Amino acid sequence: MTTIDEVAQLAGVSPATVSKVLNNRPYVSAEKRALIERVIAETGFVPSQRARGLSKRRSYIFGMLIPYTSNQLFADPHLLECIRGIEDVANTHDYNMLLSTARAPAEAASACVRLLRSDVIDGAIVLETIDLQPFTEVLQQHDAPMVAIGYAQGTALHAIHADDYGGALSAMHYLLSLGHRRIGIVSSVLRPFALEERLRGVRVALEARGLCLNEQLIALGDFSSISGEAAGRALLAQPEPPTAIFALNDRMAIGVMRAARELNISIPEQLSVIGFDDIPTASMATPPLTTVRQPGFALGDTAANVLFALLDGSMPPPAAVIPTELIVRGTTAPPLH
Amino acid sequence: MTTIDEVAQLAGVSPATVSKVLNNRPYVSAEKRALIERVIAETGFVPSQRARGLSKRRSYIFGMLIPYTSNQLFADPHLLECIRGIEDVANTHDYNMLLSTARAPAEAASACVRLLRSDVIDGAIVLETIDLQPFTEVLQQHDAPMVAIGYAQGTALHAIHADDYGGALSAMHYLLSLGHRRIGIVSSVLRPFALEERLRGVRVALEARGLCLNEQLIALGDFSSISGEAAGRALLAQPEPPTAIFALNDRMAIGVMRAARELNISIPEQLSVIGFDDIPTASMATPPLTTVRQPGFALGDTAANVLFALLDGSMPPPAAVIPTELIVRGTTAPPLH
DNA sequence: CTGAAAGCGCTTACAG
DNA sequence: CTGAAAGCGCTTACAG
Repeated sequence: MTTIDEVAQLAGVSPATVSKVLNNRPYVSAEKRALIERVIAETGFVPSQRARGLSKRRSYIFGMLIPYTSNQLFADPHLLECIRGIEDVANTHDYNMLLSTARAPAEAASACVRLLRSDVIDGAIVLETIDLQPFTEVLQQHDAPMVAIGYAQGTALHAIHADDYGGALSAMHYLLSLGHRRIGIVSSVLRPFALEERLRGVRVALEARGLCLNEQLIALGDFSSISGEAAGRALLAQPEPPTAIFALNDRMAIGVMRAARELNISIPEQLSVIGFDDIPTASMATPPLTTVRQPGFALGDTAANVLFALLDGSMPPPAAVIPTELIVRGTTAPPLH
Repeated sequence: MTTIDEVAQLAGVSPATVSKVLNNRPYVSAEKRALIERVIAETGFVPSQRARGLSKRRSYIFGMLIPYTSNQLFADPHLLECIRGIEDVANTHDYNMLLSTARAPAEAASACVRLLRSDVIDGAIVLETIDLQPFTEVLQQHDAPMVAIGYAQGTALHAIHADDYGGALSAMHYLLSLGHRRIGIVSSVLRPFALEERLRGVRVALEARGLCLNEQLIALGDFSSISGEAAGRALLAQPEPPTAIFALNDRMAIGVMRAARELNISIPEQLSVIGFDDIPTASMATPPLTTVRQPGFALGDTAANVLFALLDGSMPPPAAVIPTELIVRGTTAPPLH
């Protein structure tokens, strides 16, 4: 491996001068700069990050922390988009991503502390799959730049999340404007904060019409399509079944569609269905699923930008909300009368 | 942040001695060792990896390279298991995992070169989503430890893969032993080498019975369940439909099951179905899917062990094959006569 | 504009 | 068993 000293020797200059062109700083004569650049190109020299990091007190690596208590969440195609968004920004900043997938939140937090203390990472993005409370201590001990993708309630983490509330609100507004009044909701037993927000959107939309959320019309799943199918069957088996079902994620919505098909209930004529997320499968379903799009890429992109702002010492806004969007496709129509 | 010098000062010894206990090496008196250990515990000192790496010429980080040309593959729950297997071993060796997800294989390879040259990683595990050819050059330039999860045909990479051939063979043996003779195959347009191997298993099993692979009974999908559904419909709509269908991955097998249900063909009475992978959804389907289990965790675990063997300078076996296993569940039965 | 020197925080022979 | 010294490969003031 070529070192900066070798490059300096070949170019007949001091390593300090080479360092200047490496970090493109001024005060280097045009000729020397050109010469050095040629030598660098010829030798294919790339500065050693660990040596560089030792003097700059940076590792140029950040951690991506994913406490994967639930495989379900990791299986979400949404996450991939999010990671892509993060990576894109990271590349721009010449940063690399360390992946750490601890089991429990406490483990994740202590792993994070180790990574920070041992200078392996300069900061971290934490995916809120569950409780982020343990990370509060991490932040107190180290004032390391950290941002959460999620709500990060009760922590001092910078939080980035999608507009779950607004998305649910517009989905319900749409169903109500189509004329639906008996709207079934497929919620979940596990209630991450994002889900609470979606439920809040549901309630507010109903209240705006003087309606309230009928407990009878709520069925519980676990985010999987199988559980959505069971929930759909339960809702549709009622004496007075809903004319529309809003499933709080796409996989469950797809399960609802399967339940309807088995019961020979046609969509959207006899039943409207709306999901949440806009996973790739949503647009490929028959009929294509009307859903609330959650922009995974934008989430990752924004989170990464906040992280790098913190790393640069600038102070980003404390919380960012990424807009969601209702995508009307083929599973929604006015109710039969 | 505490440094080794501070610890040394507090313990009244030289940094060299602290270094010895840090790397638990001999020639330190019991009392000094105890004293130093106490100081370390009190201060919560953790040695800086970048400083350590600078003298040891190691980063204690390896790359996990995922050229994600196809989202489909990344969406595979299988991959998560694999990563878990890798991480488990990495933790044991005090190594961390850098995640790099380039778009094209050539990009992935050049990203890998940069990471290697800049001392960011000591080696890498490459996921074979597509062509690994570009990595051959990487290996030639740097003799860095690299292992591929896949077949890595025509490269010098150490390759780890599941026994796709054997798995397909046993699935077909099983169907044939049940008495099936018209067996439909759901293959794919895209044909990674793993799929070729599964097809080879299919052919060999048939030939052993004096049968051959009837082109009429092959339908093509793209690994998704939607495509499996279409493929299933196509196969079952034939004048003389198959009595069993072997889908070359689970998601397509689940699609086949949906197609059968819509056509009112009961499983396993009128149609047997076998998948490949054993993703979580497989056992939750109704009826639960008979499939060939591909042990993701073992794949990751083995790949990581090979990588660390290479890093330690020992020479691991050039290729490892992870056994697959036929899991008989509820979708297979003898054909009606 | 240029370079000598010190320093980042460890480890590794080498004397003692 | 113990520690002084040099070195890993960069960067950063500081003189010139």
